[in-house]
Amino acid sequence: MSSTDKPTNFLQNIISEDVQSGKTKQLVTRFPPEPNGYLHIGHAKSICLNFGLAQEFGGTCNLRFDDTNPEKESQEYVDAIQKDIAWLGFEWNGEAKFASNYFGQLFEWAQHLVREGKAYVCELSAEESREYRGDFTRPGKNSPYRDRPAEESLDLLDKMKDGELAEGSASLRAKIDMSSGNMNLRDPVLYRIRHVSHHNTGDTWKIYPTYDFAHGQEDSIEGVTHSICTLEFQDHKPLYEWLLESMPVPSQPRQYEFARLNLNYTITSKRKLKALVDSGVVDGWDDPRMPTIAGLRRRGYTAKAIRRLCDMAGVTRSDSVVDLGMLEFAIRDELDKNAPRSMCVLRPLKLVLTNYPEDKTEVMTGPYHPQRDDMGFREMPFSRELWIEQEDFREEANKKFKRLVIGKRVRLRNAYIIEADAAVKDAAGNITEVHARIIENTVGNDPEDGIRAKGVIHWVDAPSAVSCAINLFDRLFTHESPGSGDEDFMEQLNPDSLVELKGCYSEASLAKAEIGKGFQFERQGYFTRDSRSEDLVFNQTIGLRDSQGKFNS
RNA sequence: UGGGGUGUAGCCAAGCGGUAAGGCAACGGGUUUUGAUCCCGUCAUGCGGAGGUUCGAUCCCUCCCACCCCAGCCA
Repeated sequence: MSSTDKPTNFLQNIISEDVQSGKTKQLVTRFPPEPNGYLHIGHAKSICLNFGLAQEFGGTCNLRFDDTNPEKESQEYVDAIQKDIAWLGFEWNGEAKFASNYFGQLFEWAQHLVREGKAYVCELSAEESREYRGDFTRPGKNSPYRDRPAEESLDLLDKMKDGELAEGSASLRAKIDMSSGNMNLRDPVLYRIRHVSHHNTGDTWKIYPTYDFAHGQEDSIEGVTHSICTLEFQDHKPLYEWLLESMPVPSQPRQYEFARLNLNYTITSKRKLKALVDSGVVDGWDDPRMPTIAGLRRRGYTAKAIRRLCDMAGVTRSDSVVDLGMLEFAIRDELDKNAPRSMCVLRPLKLVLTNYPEDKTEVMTGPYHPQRDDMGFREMPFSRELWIEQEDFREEANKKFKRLVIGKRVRLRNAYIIEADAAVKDAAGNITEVHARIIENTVGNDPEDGIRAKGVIHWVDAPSAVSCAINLFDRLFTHESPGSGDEDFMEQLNPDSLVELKGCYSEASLAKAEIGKGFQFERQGYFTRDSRSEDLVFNQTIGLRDSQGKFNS
């Protein structure tokens, strides 16, 4: 390996060895979301990992919905998840798969387990079985139903399936070891009764398999070779293997665990994200402040940048919290290279060029990208009245303020250098207008008198400006680790996470901005057109890096 | 407390007995009609701690410490 090669992660190493030794003929992975919410940035890591590994080793990756709990699942989520994965740039093998399509096979295997004396129907209530389970310090006690005849369990299992037994009145449990230090091995529940209709199977089932009973068997049915999940399932691995070894399954997948992606100032818990949506704190699962794939997309993040973040963060087994700055770097880096430039004034202040004829209009040209001629040039009308940014003008300022000041010069981006003369104020003393003069012959040239401008500001021609609205975003939470400790994440919301600006003015060229494209508004940041608004509304993806403390000067 | 796992810079993360990669952030400097980009430079005598083995230890051994996960008929 040369020093410039990217080091491989532990999963790549494991798979590589399995392939070389012939243990793995063809790699098969899977991404197994439960359709109980939208996908978020944390899922993106798992998606990149599973699909990425399949690509790298010439294998395949299945999309399989782990839909074993009908109460929380819905078709809306199934659809959204597929859209997001495709948008991220990945293609699953064949049709999307569903755990629910394997319910028949799973049930037969459950019967097999009972016949083998490895599972039984338990009629303890939920509360009773909690008591029987014991805790970390005390071993559990065997259920009084543990040694009932297999025939009896089989009969009860049928009744459970046929809806003859009430919810909670019975469950199918594996017969393993009630004294195990691993709580998952204390006769885990395999099937529970739920008289609820399922988004895929409707009312045909009255019982549903638990995650533990379903997952490994689904992997086996699909021929998954490497079943990659997050760290919290480490304790389930012995059970995963016990089940696979106890039933006549077609293949033996292996489970491997990695550390999930955590981002500071961000929540990656579907339960909590759903609470934000349900409470109306955000606009929906795709609110641009949400760390969901849909939210990031609406915010203007690209699939490539998200993949880049996952790549930068790496894959390990140690818990970690990635700095949000890394995600911001990923999107800025991509947009800087690819986003066409334009000008937009967020908080307008009228600028009147007193020495510029009222009836005159020139056409200025500016590059779409300062380093990429291939992107071409755009034209901007220029006339006597322009809009500039309120914060770009001060009546007086120190030398660090590199913008417009009375008596000083500044360059209008892609146009003239101007010199300010006066501020017009209303009765309350607010500045309503600035008067300035252009310095002749300074478009594309330095002034002939040698007095150069100290800075550059953006502008928009007033008569041809297009009115628009802009949404500025900040992190949703004020706390680095929302909801940690005894805190309630709902009380750590950032009140300024959304600033809605109306009456902004953009270059005319932006009127037909395409949804899904990223633009740089020079000196402001990157923006994208909102996908849900009829009017011209831009969402701020991310601001420009600001090394000089722009607002302190 | 029983079981499982993890500790390398502010944040990620390589390293697999031969003398601490890389990225993000930060900080200097240069270029610049975006306070952007770009370019150059700085940033762990140190690898959770203490012992031990060895010519040599982030890596091997022992003990200790810290943090994370598990007591759903959630996944």
